[in-house]
Amino acid sequence: MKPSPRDCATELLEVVPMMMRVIRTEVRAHSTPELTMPQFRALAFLGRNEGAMLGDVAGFLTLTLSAASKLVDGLVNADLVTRESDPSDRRKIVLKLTAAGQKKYAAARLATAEFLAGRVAGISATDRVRIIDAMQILHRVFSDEPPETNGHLAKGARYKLPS
Amino acid sequence: MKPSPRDCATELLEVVPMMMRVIRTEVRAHSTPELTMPQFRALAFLGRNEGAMLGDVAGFLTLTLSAASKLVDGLVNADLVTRESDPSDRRKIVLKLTAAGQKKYAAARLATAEFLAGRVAGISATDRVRIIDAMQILHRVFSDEPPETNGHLAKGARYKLPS
DNA sequence: TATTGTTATACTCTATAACTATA
DNA sequence: TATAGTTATAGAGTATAACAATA
Repeated sequence: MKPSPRDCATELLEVVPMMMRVIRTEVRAHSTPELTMPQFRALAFLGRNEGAMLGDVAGFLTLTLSAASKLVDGLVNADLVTRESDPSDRRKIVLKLTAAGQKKYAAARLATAEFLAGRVAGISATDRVRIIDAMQILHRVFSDEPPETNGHLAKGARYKLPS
Repeated sequence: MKPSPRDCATELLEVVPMMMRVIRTEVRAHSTPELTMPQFRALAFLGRNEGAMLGDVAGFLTLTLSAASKLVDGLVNADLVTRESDPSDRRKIVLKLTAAGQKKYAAARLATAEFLAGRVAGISATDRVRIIDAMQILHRVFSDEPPETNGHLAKGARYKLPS
């Protein structure tokens, strides 16, 4: 039988938060001191977009500039990120991962991915295909139009989104 | 080609947090005063499991008892939930939605589901089937064994999980 | 004046540790 | 002693409003 958009929405509303809990717990468990999800995602973004400005991070994470500023404060204090003002426009902030930031992100990501892989290792390859297909559909459906880049990325470039 | 468990994990790690941001934003946008996701999920749980005890909520949300206690504090203060001690074992706390709690949850849920439905209304019915199938697989993969009920639910019952 | 960030303030989220009350 | 919750404390997440600096 044909599922309505509402059926689909209902499933998402129930399952996504549950998965998120598991992922968050794992990310925290596999990093010391613990990375929160916003921190983890900010590091991922900066790893893909070296030299992004603060507003880029805020856009990616759907945060206010204020919230993003505080988030970056914490990352800078933990020596995971550097924050410098752009000489060509001193209102702008240039953000980069430190070596420690790259290492910490990679380690947390690897450990968490391995945990998740363990969870899906028990299902059939067919089911894994189903999950991957659905994630790719959802990725398109949920990602807003990528906002214009106005940071230090290559001119005209957009954010580098995974895969 | 055959996707590895790791491929699957990588997709999940990227897409789930992004979806979660969207869902959270919508839940907040469609409730006044705003419901946070933990509050929203606690109300959903109590709607399905009237008379659950605090530990049940903590288990469902993967929170410590302490965190759950504070969460419920807020819901009680907002008159969304009642909290009473169980006469048969006064260590235990019996939680129930108030009429306002039911109403507020239902309204936020409806509005959010409609938003999500709008997002998936643009894709094909086939793709919606793919999403629903994947969510059901993921629901099984990610839900831990349902913990024993020790609250006020029917004897021997387990938590009522959606669908 | 418009843009980019920061600071002040005020919540909630979440954990650990120490505690109370009950069984 | 073991179980169910609460309180104290602390750092992070997040928003709005007010501000500073730069263009």
